[in-house]
Parts: sequence; structure tokens; C-alpha cells
Amino acid sequence: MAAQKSAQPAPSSARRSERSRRAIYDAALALVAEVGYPRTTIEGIAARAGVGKQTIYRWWPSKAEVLMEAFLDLGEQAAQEAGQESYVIPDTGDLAADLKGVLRATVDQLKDPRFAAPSRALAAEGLVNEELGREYVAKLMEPSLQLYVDRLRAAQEAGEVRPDVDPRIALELFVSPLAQRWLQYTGPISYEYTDTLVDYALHGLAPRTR
Amino acid sequence: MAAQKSAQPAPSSARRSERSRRAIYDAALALVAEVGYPRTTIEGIAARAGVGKQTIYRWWPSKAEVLMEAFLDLGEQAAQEAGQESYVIPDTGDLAADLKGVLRATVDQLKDPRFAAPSRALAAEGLVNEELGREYVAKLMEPSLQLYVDRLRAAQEAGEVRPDVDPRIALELFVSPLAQRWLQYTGPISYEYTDTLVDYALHGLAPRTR
Amino acid sequence: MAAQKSAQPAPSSARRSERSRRAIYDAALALVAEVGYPRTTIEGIAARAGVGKQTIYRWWPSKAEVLMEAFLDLGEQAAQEAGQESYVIPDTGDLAADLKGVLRATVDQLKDPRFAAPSRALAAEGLVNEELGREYVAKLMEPSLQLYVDRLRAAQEAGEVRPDVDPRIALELFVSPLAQRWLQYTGPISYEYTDTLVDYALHGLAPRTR
Amino acid sequence: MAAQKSAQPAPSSARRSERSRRAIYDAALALVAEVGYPRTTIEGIAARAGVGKQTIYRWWPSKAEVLMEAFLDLGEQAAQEAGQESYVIPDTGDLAADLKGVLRATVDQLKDPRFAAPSRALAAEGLVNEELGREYVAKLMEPSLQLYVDRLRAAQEAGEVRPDVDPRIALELFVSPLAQRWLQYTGPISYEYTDTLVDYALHGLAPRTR
DNA sequence: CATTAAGCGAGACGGTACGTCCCGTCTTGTG
DNA sequence: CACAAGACGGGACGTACCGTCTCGCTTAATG
Repeated sequence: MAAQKSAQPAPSSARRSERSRRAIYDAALALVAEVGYPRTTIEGIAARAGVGKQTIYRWWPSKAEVLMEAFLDLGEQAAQEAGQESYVIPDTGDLAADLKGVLRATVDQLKDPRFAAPSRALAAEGLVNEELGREYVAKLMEPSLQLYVDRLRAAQEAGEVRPDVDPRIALELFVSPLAQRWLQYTGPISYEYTDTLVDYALHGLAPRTR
Repeated sequence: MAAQKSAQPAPSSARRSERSRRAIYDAALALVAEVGYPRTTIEGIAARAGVGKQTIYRWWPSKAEVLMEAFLDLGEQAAQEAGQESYVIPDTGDLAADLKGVLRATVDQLKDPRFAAPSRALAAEGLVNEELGREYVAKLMEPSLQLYVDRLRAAQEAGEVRPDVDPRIALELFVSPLAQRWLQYTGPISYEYTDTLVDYALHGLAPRTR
Repeated sequence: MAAQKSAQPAPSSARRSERSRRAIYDAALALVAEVGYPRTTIEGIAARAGVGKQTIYRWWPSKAEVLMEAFLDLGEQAAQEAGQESYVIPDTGDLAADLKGVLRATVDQLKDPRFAAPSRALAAEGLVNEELGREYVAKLMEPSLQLYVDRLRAAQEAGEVRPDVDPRIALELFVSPLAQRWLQYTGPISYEYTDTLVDYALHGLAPRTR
Repeated sequence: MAAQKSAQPAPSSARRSERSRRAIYDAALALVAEVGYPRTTIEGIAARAGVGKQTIYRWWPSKAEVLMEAFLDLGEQAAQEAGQESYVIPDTGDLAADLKGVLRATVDQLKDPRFAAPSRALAAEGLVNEELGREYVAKLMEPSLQLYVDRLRAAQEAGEVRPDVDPRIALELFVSPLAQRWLQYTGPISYEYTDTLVDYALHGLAPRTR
């Protein structure tokens, strides 16, 4: 198997118990879903996973990091099950339709509590802990955002988007509003809403000069 | 602006110590700025304010609420000092310019640590505690967002914005991206960036059909 | 009531909970008797007493000190119940008989597990922790030893003991052997044994020169 | 004196590493001397000895047993270096002088921290752990006590001690006081003190009838 | 204008979780 | 197969705060 993720923790080892790691991931995700992030404790995770606390402290510096890895692992698993397709936004030639499709899928995902609970918890922790926040962005958000950049660049080549537009900024016009509504409860989210965002973003608020 | 004090907890009383309330606000804001929100404790606030713990528990249900009120109070004070002007977005007839101006002011504010630290802390708490999140939105965000709605409606009447556009959604095209970059460290924020957001939002990403 | 024992601990307070103190004493003595000193934990005492751990740590520096006070308190209670008589060794004019009587009572006490278990535990801790050891001697042993000194001095005045003998050393001839047999399992203890000790000590091992 | 190695745990083996055993003894004794018995841990001994923990657990059932063997080994070494003389109390015909001499040597030994620290630690453990206590007595004390028994019996035959005296009890008159003062800090120990003990024990506290 | 009841500071209390230290067992190469 | 290395499940440590609960004391409103 490729890519031994690891990285930050420390002690290093091939003798690490795969069994424990999995149990800890499962316990962490289950607890966050059941009792919420703040009431999820390392002690609770350890107890539920049938693991000594030290086994958690040995490999992760904080419960946020445990949850981050658990969530990443969840994503990898889900991706593997689904087959590795769709690491790309479809390009049917109709940018608006393609974006609306992806955003609708995102809406579905945001409403799935399996993803929503840990994701929101990590985002919250990231607001207040800059290092974790940057890790969250890099590991959980950037990969997806990059897909939008790619699709927008293709659209530019196809003449569907003005060439002087910076795709990294452009994508925020429809991604950020959705993110904010979801994270901060500033409004309801729906297919209609995201469709509208795409339309507004592509054609602007100002009247078309003709 | 009206009195707004007390609110939910309310054991009732005019005998409440104004002195203590102020001291608690000051201590809470200072601690959040100095050691960060998670390491700010009610015990710490009480000690720093020279106040018994019970005096805090008597009037607020949680440290988040203490900080919320402290922050609102800070805003009121700041507003009072600055004179109450500018509870409205200027209307010079040039929508783009007006929006860019307000967003530039917002950028400045987001970079002022006096506002940034508690604001970010409250936002974080709000992600994970829905009730507080909604309170945060209602008390801290809605008033400002409403100003954008008003300005956009005026622009619609002036023909600067298409009449079928929903202003509540429209404003998110430039407000949410800024909010997300600031909250989640997804990118740097600058005048140039917010100017670009306004341009993209008003004129769209797609080429003007002519 | 005189002599508020207190002393070392620290925070001071009249608001201290008498109820908790008693419960802690009872729990400590019960646990030492039931599971032995090394398996008695502060956590266990707190749980059994229905008390927070901090309530123990607030008033005592170690489990040894808890047990010491609990044991002293037990002694005081026992003394009070028994009426305060006998804080003195009887003086019937027959030194040998008087000493044998007291030592027989001591043998009984050493075989009473209520006293023996904590006493042995404290002695053990005292061996390895000099400060506690000295406290043990001063609080638990010296008062009793002084009674022997007094009786021996009276015997000197009565001509039953040579005037040049140092009573503080003399008493060790019969007290220390008993203590050592009990503490270190170097031999069985019985009335016959202590009687013999007194005889040997008073008349010496060497033949009487006549 | 013979080889004496292994003993009760015995997984069997001639392949046992002599090197490790020595290193463990040294580490155990050093740690007890440096940080005290309670803060000496098996993990610490293993680390200091450059040995795996399992190597300790394989051969000894507890840290007390490790220390016991280490200490016995130390004694054997010391004896070997000193030449094997003096496994007996001298008999010059003057019992008092002979006993005083041996006790003075004992005083010296009790003041040598190389012996005192582990010896005291083992004694303490023995108070609370009866099995170990009996082992301590059998291995560390009985051999020496037997020497006194032998010398006293010789004295009885020479008419220096009354024939009806039980030597096993008699020796306690001067040995136990010294032991108690040393173990429990009940008083200072010195040549003068032990000389006095011998005099009191031999001639008794009561006046000589003439 | 005294009385009195609330708010107040202080901080002890029963708890929960923290992050650490060791325990004694186990697993994984190495010589 | 004993060994070093050290991960593992577990238990207890001593600490930090939680939110509740008295204690006097101050202080404002009322009878």
C-alpha cells in the first residue's frame, strides 16, 4: 500500500497497532456524532476504543488531530469504495450546469451527518487554532478547491469565462457563500440556492449591457 | 441606541453591580486577547476581574455568553466614541465604489486584533453550538448584512443591479469570500482582493455578450 | 476543645467540611484494613468517602499524611470513649509487675488489626520518608515512651533501678525488642515473651555476683 | 561462598546474560541511593542498565526482589574483598568487650549510605509485604543474629551468662534498640550508645543485690 | 431611618478530564 | 531463544476548571 500518511506525530514505528488505530478512528467519529465535539474527550475515545489513553497521546498531539486523521481516513475509505472516479469536475461544455451539479452534490454531503458533524467540529477548532486551521484547509479543502480551479481554467480556454479572471478568486463567489451558510447558520442551503449562486456569479449582478 | 442590558439570565435586580459587570467585560476581552479563547476560563475571568465566580454564573450561562456581551458592549462603546454616523452604506450613485469602500473598512477591522480575537472566538464557538451560532449571526452579523441589502435595493431602483436579483443572496458573493478567507485562513485578504470580489460579483465571470 | 491539631496543610478555613474530613478518615482506615496500604489510593479514598480528589489534596500532602491524621483521630476517639484514665503507667511499687502489665496490653493492641494495619503502614512509610518518620515518632510513639521514662524515674527514686541508668535508653531494652518482632516478623510475640524481656532487662544477663 | 544465582522465578537457562544481571544490580542500587526507593522504578532500572524491561520481569517478580538480590550480591562482594574472616564474633573471654566491638562495627555500617539506603528500603517494603519481610529477615538478618546466639552460648558455657537465659531473646536487648533507633529515627546512634546498651543488658537495670 | 434581603468577594465542595508516569504483558527483530 | 526496544491496555497520579454551595459583608430599597 502506498503513502504511509503519518508525518507529524513522532515516535515512529512499524510496530504500531493497526487494530488500535482503526478503533480510535471509529470511536472518535462515533462520539463526535453522538455527543458532539466539545463533549468528546480523549478519555472517552480511549474507553470506547478499548485502548489506553497513552496510545492516543503517543500518536496524536490533541483530540483535534485525532479527529482530523479519522476524518481523512473516512474520506479515503469512502473514495476507495466509490471507485476513484470523480476526482475531477465533469466538463460537459456547459460550465453552469457542471458547477450546479457539483454544488448540489456538496449540498447533499453537507446534510449527511456522517460528514457534517466532524467537519464542522474541525472547522470550529481551526478557527481558534491557526495551525490546525491551515492543516484543515490544506488537507480537507484545497484538494476540492483545486478541482474548481481546473474546471474554470478549462472554461477560460473554451471562452466561457473571461480570460483575465483569477479562477482561485472566482470559485469563491459560489463556494464561500455556501460554506458560510452551512458553517454559520446564516441561511438555509438548497439546490435552488446553489443554482442561484452559480447564475449570479457567472452573469453578475449588474444588468447586461447590450 | 437603547439599553439592551441583562436579557435571558435575569435573577432580576437593579442592585446589580455595574462595577463588576465592567470589570468582567474587561477581563474577558483581555484574557481572550492574551491567552486565546480556549485557555480563557471563567475562573480566570473572575480572578482577573476581582469578582466571585458566582457573580458570573448569576448573570451569564456560559463563558461564550460573557464574551458575546463583552464584545457587543465593546462595539457599542466604539460606536459611541466614533459618533453614530455610518450605520449605513454611503450611496454616491456608484455602487461598485461604495461597496469597495465598505469592504476596505471591513478589511481594516478584521486586521485589528481588538476585534479579531473575540470575534473569531465567538464564531468558533458558534460553529459547534448552534444556539450561540444563531445568536452570533443575529446580533453581530445581521445588522451589518442588512446595510448591504438596503444599499443593493437602492441600486436596483437606480438600475445598477438587475431587478430579479435577491439582494440577500447577492451580498454573499462578496461578503462570504472575505469572511471565509479571514475565518479559515483560505487566503490572504487585502484591498485589492475585495475590490476584485466586487468587480467579479457585479459583472460576472462570463464574457459580456455583445 | 483545645489544640486544633491542623498545622502543616495550608489553606486555612473555618468553612472546611467536617463531614468530608470524617468520611475521608473512615475511608482511609477502612481501605488500609481491607486492601492494604500500597493498594490504598487517594482516588480510592476519595471515591469511598464520596468526596472529590481535590478535597483530599487541598488538606493533605500525601496519602501517608491522610492516614496519619486518620489514625491519630482514631486514637483520640478511642481515648475519649475509654475515659482519659491510664495516661500513665501504674505504680504499685513493683516495677517488674507494672511493666509486664503495660507490655501485655501493648501485645493485645498489636494484635488488634484495627490498630495494627494502619500503624504498620505508617511505620513502613516512615522508614523511607524521614520527615514522615520523625512525625510518626513524635506523634505516635514519643507520648507512650515518655510514660516509661516517668515510671522508670519513679522506680529510681524508690531504689528499684540504679540511679545512674538513663531511663530513655533503659526502656528500649524491653520496648524495642517487642517493636522489632512485631514490625519485622523476627519472632512471635506473647505475654511470656514480654515478661521475659522485663526480667532480663531488670536483672541482666550476667550471673548475679554475690 | 557458593554461586547462589537465579532462585525462585526460574524460566531456566544457562544462556542468561551475566552482563545484564550485573548491570541491573548496579542500576538498582544506584537509583535507590540517588532518588530513593519509591522513585526507583523498574522502567528506570532497565533504562539505566541498558536492558529491556522484559529481562527484569523474566528473572525477578518485583522491584523489591531485584533490590534484595542486588543487595545480597553487594554483601557477598564486600565479604569477598574483605577476606572471609569475621563470619563469627570474636571470643576474647570478655563478653562485654566482644559485643561492644561488633556493635560498633554495626554502627559504622549503618552509617555507610551504600548499605543504609537499600537496607532501609527493603526493610520498609518488608513491613508491609509479609512474605518479603520474612525473606528479608531470613536472608539478611538471621545469619548475623545467629552469630550472637553462638557467642552468647559460649558465654553461658564460660559462666559469663546465666544458664537459664534464652540467647535468642537475650540478643534482642542490645540489637533491637539499635535497630529501632536506626530504622525509625527514635534516637541518635553512637559507640557510646551501643556500649551503654551492652552494659545495661548484661548487668540489668536493678541494683545489684549484695 | 433602621431593617432586611439581595448581590457581592471568597473559596470549599463533588466532580470530570487532563496529560503523565509506570505497571506488567506483548510483539518484533537481532545475535 | 535470551535479549534491546518499546507499543500496548490499564490504573493512578496531581492539576485545572467546572458549576454549585455556603459563608460573612456591604449596600440599596422598603416598611
